[in-house]
Amino acid sequence: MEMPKRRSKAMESNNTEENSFLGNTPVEDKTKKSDGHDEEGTSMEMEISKSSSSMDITIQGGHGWLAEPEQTNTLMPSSSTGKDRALVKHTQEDELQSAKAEMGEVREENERLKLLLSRIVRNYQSLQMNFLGLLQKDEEAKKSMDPSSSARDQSNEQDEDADELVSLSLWRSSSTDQPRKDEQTKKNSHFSKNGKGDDEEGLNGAGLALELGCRFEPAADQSTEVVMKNSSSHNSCGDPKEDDPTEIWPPSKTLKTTRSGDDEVSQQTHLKKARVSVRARCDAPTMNDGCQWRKYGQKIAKGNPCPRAYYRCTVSPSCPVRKQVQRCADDMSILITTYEGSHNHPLPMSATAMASTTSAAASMLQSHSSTSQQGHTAMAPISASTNLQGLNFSTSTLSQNSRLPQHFYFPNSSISTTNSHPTITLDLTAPSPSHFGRFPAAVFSSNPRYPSTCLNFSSSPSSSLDHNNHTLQLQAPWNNNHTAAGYLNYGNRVLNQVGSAPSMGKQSIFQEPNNLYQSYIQNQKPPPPPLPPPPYQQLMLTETIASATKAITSNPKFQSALAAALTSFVGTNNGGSATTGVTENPHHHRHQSSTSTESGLKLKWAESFTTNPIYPPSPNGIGCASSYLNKSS
DNA sequence: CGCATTTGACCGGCGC
DNA sequence: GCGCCGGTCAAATGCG
Repeated sequence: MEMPKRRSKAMESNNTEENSFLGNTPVEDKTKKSDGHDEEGTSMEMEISKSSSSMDITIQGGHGWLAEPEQTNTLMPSSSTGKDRALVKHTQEDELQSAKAEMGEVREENERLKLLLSRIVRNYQSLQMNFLGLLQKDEEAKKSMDPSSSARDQSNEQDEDADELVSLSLWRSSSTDQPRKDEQTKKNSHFSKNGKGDDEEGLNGAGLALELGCRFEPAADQSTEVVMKNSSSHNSCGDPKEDDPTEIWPPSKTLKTTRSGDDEVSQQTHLKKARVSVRARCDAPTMNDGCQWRKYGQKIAKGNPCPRAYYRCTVSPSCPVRKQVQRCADDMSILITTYEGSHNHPLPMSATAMASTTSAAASMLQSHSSTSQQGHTAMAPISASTNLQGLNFSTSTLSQNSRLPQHFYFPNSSISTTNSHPTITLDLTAPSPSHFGRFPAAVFSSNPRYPSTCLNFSSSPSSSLDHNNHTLQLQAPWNNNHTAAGYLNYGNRVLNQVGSAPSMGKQSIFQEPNNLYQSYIQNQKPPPPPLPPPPYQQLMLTETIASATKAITSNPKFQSALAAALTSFVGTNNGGSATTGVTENPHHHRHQSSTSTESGLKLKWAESFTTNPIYPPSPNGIGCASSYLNKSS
């Protein structure tokens, strides 16, 4: 009885937050208006609002001009003199003239827009055709494939696969124990310094490196113009409507307690149970993945003295995503976060990295399960349609183990199917041996029949596009320390956001897995001071984008992998603050957030989305280092 | 007072 | 059928 109430409230807040996050409300409004005035009444939902906004305004002005004379006319009868009448008439004519002139301009503008629109539509259609063609092609190939030759083909596929790899990998930088010890001391000093210790603390421990790496060697015969089905910018924040087939959540329990009108949920039943477990060193109660979570339960799981906490995503009341957080029994510095489901709502920038990672991993699992048991190869492709949080990794095939133009590999990962929950575990506790273009043999200890995979968000010290080996390397603009082999280091306290920290400094923050962990953490030293973002980062960012754009345009296959990473690096969505955040130092972030708060809006979520000033001012000063996933980081 | 967390109760799945 | 276990619910609690 109480939950619905909370949910509705959460919804309100959420809506507010979404709007705030997207920061495009005004534009949308204008778009609507312009649609109404559009002579052609185009039905295409293309994003031309920015261009049309000016037109909109002009048109409205025109209406105003046209309307006034009429009013004047109605008053005319009251005028008695012919002079006045002539004067008014003259004035009216002038106004009409100017109105007509404006109308003409508007028409021209409209024509241009129509042209642009038609061009976009054409491009879209051609791309769609290519995509469908590829799908068909693969299907035919699959059908024609002789069972007896399947083995051979499989090996061939492997070779082919090797030709073209888009790898995404997420791992923790090598800054492990030593830094962690430093960080504790650091935190303490920090807290004593500003009494808040909000944004700095958490990231330290994580020191995660989130990188995007693409390697790709197009086959000669490849006509593959793999097109992202919906790679438009707005996708970066995951349009709910575009919830992809990788939606996996609906737990059995959810079905049981089906809430009104959850048709979508029921549709997703067949995809349930896929889980992505992330192991990472984190001092905080939970990993800050950029999303907003609400704790709804806690249990002592068998075989682990540390309680397992259950969280649900509260960004959207209907979001099916759950996560379980538990400390590793063997090493309490390791936080095991298990994600289930895909978000059905736009995500804050900071959450896209993890969401993309888990989504990709989940997709891989699903693809694997659906495609089955033939994954004997060391590397099997992930589902061709991997939605990285609104970014469709649409490739030429769906549910095929073969001939996928894109393959994803998860380093230090393992897959298990225990508990009827296919689970992929990403172990971020150890530095990944992989580097760009080199894909380590992934670890699949639990189940050899599953192929190794590797999700590799790698980033090199500098943005570059190697045309020889087609390796795209991106650098985080703010990553000037070149540590961790130059990988994008999300772990540096550059941004600490409250995000998922559910405890928010409340109650027993360490009551969960952390109470036991507390003693452990006390021995940790503080991490080295954060390196402020370089002043030239904006430029770097631009260059990075340029490189990425070049890569994307030169070969669409980069799109999917890049989209996720870029989304993480840059504020590609409308999150203005997030975007700004990339170029700002942590202090600016704090300022921004506080500013938004001052605006009178009660945006708790917003605060967490934009980076958080309020990172759990946990009494112990222990924040989550996991903000490494905070993209705005 | 509103909201998030806590925590015991409850439920369903699963194995024996 | 029973008990264990994982997972969820929802009233109680506590914080700001």
